[in-house]
Amino acid sequence: MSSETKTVVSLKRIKVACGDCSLNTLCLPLGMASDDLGRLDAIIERKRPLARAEHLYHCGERFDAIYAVRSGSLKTYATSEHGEEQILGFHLPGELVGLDAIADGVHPLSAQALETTSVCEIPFDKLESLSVQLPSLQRQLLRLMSHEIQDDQKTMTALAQKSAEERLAAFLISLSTRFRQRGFSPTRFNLSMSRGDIANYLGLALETVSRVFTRLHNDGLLRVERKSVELLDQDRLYAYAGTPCTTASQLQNSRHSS
Amino acid sequence: MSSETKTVVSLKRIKVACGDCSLNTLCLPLGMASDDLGRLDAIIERKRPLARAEHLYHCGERFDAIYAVRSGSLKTYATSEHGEEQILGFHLPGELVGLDAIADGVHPLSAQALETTSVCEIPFDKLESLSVQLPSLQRQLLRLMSHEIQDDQKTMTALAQKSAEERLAAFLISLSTRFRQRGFSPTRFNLSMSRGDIANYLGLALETVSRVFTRLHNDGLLRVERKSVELLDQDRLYAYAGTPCTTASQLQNSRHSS
DNA sequence: CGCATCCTTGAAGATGCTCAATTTCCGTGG
DNA sequence: CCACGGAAATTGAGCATCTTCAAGGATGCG
Repeated sequence: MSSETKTVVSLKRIKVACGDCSLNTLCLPLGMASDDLGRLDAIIERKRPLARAEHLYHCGERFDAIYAVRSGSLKTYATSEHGEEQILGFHLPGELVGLDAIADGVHPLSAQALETTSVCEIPFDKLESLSVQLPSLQRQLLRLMSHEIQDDQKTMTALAQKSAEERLAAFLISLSTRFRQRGFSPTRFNLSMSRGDIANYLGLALETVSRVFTRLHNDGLLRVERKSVELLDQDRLYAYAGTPCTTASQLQNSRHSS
Repeated sequence: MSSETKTVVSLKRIKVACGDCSLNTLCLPLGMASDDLGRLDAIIERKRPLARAEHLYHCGERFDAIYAVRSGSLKTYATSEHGEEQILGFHLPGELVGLDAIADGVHPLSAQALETTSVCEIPFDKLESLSVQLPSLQRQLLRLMSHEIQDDQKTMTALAQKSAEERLAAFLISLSTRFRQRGFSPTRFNLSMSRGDIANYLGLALETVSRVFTRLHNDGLLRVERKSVELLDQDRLYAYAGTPCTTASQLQNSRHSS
């Protein structure tokens, strides 16, 4: 039962079992016993990679699966009646997309690859029946959905009360944190999305994002050159962002005006 | 087995069984068989009503239950390190609050009553074990969480790309729609939140909200006097809002620039 | 009846947007 | 390999929307 053999087979089929996937501490498998993992594995389909700009699904299409990003990255966006797009999320390896479609059985957003990207397809009907059998799977699914709600709440807060500088700083911190969790450098990374995408997501004009990048660069907070970013002063960047985004840390000191 | 008797008993105990609750087509019970409903009922605790400004929970507190609003209304808000609050949602009867706390077991937000408000408390550990036994309950829980993600996405879109007029119009339409679903008038209702709350939620200054109300009033779109609102021209209000908020309707015509 | 809170209205000022020109980059084809 | 063309990014100047500051009016509760 050499894991060597397994790996070879996996690569051949463009398949990596959840148990062997480096993302299984972030993704759906978190907290599952290894025998249960096999049952999850069995319902997951690994699809051929998407090319840059290719769509995973379009809004309006019927929902029948959620997807976990395996490598690369995606953006999800809504399209208004006038054809303007609104980007609502960027998705890195280990993150799920499509959870917003469970409610109506129809995708409210489109999902598009920002670079060559591979995903795991998880048919929702099977996931649903499996998770009544595997409480740990149900729990992790609920956790991940709850986490997405939290993320959206942070984005809403940024949009509602932060300045352009603060929004961009918070965005970079969010990326940095997520890269760290995935074993990548939290200080040096590449932006897979364009300035326009960042601007759209942050509710700013493209030119503003460009200017703020330059300003942060000149202030010595980061080195940015085209897609490549290096964060030079995390502490000061956090200060810029207004609120530290390290999740639960600031939630402890709860003070309220009743 | 008169339902009369049941009702009397219920009122006496300040208890209305889910099966008798007018909100059961919106709330967690949706889609459940009546024998299953009893099991859900059994784990739910009806608490004494909250007075205006009273908190249901504070951010930072341990999470052990989600809540369904039975009557009245709540706001949920985050508190930044500097003590500024950011309102992230207003919650009407039939809506769940606390779903964002599942991920970490700690409430990331505080929940406060906007008026006299009663809620059903649903202990999460019991809900979790029950929903592995009742697939229809699991399904509805997932649906409601998915729906919350969708709502947040709409709010993010409004914050990112709408003007002050459009945001307020969209906000009123959202309230109108939700009141209709609950059997209240969609055209005449009372705002349980202050101008300041609305402004905070919409990412605007209090004064801006006040001015926009006056402008919409003068344009003949609505009649507003203090807390009381009457929508006079829904169609034109929709036009103001930029995007119709009638959920899935505009999602059909999916056009995309690949 | 009076105080406190909430709301309204006005004027000045700032942040970020639009329009426009230029530069840089990258892929394509010669 | 280099040249070319288009897309993406940068930079500047003027302008609009919304915010801030300030004062005044309405409402409701003691």
